[in-house]
Amino acid sequence: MSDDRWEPPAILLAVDLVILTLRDSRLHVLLVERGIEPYKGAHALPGGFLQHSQEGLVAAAHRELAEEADLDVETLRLEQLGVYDDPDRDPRGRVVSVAFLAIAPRLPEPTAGTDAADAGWHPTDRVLSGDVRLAFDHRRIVADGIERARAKLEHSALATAFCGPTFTITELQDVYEAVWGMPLDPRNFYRKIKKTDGFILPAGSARKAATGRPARLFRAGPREVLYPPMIRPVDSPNGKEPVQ
Amino acid sequence: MSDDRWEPPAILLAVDLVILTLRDSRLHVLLVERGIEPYKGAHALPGGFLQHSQEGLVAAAHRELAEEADLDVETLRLEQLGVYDDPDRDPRGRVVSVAFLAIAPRLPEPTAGTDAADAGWHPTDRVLSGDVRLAFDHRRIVADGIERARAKLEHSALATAFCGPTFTITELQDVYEAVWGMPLDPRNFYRKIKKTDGFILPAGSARKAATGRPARLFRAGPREVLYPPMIRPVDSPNGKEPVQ
DNA sequence: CTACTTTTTGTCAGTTTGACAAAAACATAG
DNA sequence: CTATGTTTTTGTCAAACTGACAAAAAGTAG
Repeated sequence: MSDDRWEPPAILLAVDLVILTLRDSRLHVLLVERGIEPYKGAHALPGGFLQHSQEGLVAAAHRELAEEADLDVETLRLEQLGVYDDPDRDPRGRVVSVAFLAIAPRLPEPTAGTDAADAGWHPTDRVLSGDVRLAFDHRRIVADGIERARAKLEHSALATAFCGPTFTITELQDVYEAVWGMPLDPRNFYRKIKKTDGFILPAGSARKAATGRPARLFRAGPREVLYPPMIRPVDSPNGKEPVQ
Repeated sequence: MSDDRWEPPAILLAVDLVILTLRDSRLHVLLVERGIEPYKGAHALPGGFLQHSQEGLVAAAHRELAEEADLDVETLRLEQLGVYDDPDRDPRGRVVSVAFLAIAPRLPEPTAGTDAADAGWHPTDRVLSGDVRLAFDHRRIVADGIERARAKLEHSALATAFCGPTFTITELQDVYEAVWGMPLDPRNFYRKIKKTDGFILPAGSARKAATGRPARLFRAGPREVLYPPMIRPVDSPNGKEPVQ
């Protein structure tokens, strides 16, 4: 590391949070309405600067979430999503932001906190389509977060994190369909899930909806890494086309 | 974001680089010997602080690599590995480091640069085993980098990045075996590779080693994302054991 | 009891996998 | 030139997995 005599550059470190949840079978992301400049009035991801030099990034993320959305997220497992460091991403100066991703079961409607004029859930497709405009490079961050969630659904038991403590296989399928944005065959899905070892555990049979055969209940199994993985059907397996 | 009246915390931003390559069928990582305190004399990843507030992280990474290891890495594609922000990771103060990962074909022996007393390739297993001690939390970063490389081998054409512009299927297999740390069946590997669409393209038949049947030559195909993926055999598919 | 809905269990052909054998294409030694 | 050794490449075969689809099971509503 190079550190002779040298002035520490004035760089601000921030965190941004992509909190995803499912509401009536659609993927939603938590957004706040900015109460201050820049981008005052625009939607943005919850987040903010580190408060003091000893504050950890994860701690800052939790603090901002509590401040801005009044969400108690002790249980939320935040996963590092990436660092966003384009020098021009924030008009106030050089702001390097570390983005975190979290997945949650149906969360309550958040209430506005101190900084943010309003906080609420927004369908991700309206964000990705540009229908809902986001401040800074937050749309990119949301896109990266969704892609990460999609990929994690293939190899980890993340999907159960979208569900409550107990759930049916159909509910689990709803998660996959919402996040992947494609329909799946219930019968093949059922078979695949049940034979993926340690993914789900029986949690007593129970009834569910008003109509149809009552579904069995399950809870998350011990397996974090899925084997075999749940491979996404090939909508477009890749950017590039098959060759030769 | 919260920014009333408030003093920007004194946080130093740094980059660290995990550069992996293959030398005689073993995975190696680039390390420098630290010329200054702290950890003077110890091995460490190349890296360092941002030079000025407008310098991009990737730019800083390339600069440090040139400075410390004299490696021309214009062609190296750096991938973000993660952020390391434990408040105690650096005795000089709060240093948040962004780690980058790069994979390269057999690189030349690097020469020591200005800051580092020495730079060279070290077998990753000697680092992971603790046989080679690293400064800061760099052993952890190396471990994360290797795990990322292992995972990427499954779903991306990364393996070809370890090879030269043209290579044989056996050479490609050597990459998988070295990174995954397990032997693979040559016949099944051959079949799998050839039917993974767009992974490799023929590049003229040619001879190779002194002995045995001459191998065909291939070059990297257009496909970045592998479909179907190259799934790792289950050595231990997961931390937790199969249940029920 | 009948109609309807949703969950769960099957079926079946095609594909992929893992383990293994054999042929092909050289180099080298005698 | 022939035999031997080595490595690459092409096969084989049973087991497992996948995708598409049918049918049974278990409820509710009328």
